[in-house]
Amino acid sequence: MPELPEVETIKRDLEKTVLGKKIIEVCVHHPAVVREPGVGKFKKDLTGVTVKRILRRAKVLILELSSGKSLVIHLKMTGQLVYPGGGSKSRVSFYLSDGKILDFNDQRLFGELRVLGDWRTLKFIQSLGPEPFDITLAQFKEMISKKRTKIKPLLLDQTFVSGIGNLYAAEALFRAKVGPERPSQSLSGKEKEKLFNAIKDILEKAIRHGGSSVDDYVRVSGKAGDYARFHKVYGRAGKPCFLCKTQVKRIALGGRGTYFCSKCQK
DNA sequence: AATGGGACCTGCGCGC
DNA sequence: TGCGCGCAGGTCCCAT
Repeated sequence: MPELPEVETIKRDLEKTVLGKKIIEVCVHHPAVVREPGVGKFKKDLTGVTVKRILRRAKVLILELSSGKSLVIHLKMTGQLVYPGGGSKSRVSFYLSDGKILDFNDQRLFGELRVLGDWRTLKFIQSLGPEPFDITLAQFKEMISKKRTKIKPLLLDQTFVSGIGNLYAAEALFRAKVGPERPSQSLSGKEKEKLFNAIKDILEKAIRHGGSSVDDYVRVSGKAGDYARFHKVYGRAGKPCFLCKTQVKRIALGGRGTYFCSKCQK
């Protein structure tokens, strides 16, 4: 589900709602989402601890706890954190010291909850490439030049650059007017620059608007994010391009739906 | 090294 | 109304 802007939005929402609160009790309604340690230890590790700090790495949320351990959450496709919760869709419920509940919902059960002594040791986190905000244009250009893969799947490769998902990859390529199947190293200097700026602008603006609510994503309050109204190509197959009126295309690339305008994006 | 396919799951919307 | 199919924002694993 959520990409960098959505996870950042949830992080900020959590800072306003659950930061500093104590977890009184944890109820695991569906054990599949608890990946580490076992359910029993997971509940024990979380009971009676306070949420001290909330971090985000790419699409991963990290709640640092007073015990020194961390609750690491990957929402994957359909994960949600909702407060105040208590809903019937909850997979895991966190009962907090304010008498309210933080729900972890996840229709498809791809989500992953872990309690770790040190979140930095998680293999997935160690494998992450830099976030777009953490590199310079010169670095981005150099990174891209070394790759021969199609540019769109490359943007989705979290070990290359982290935080971008299917939706924002499509939007950034449209803004940069670059076709999704272009070999990465074929991009001109100007195109790399436009793409880099497009990625950062779009991610920033999406954060300002609380993310894109398509399908399942909601903010911690349960309300929708507001960025979907700015989408130019994502989910618009068959509809006219806002720039040239050509029908937006959808192709499959690396198994993912890929939306683009074949006239505007070369 | 890179790419493609399938897997993990559930539920929605569509066409027939 | 009901059924089957394709689709879904993420990531991993295997085969080629």
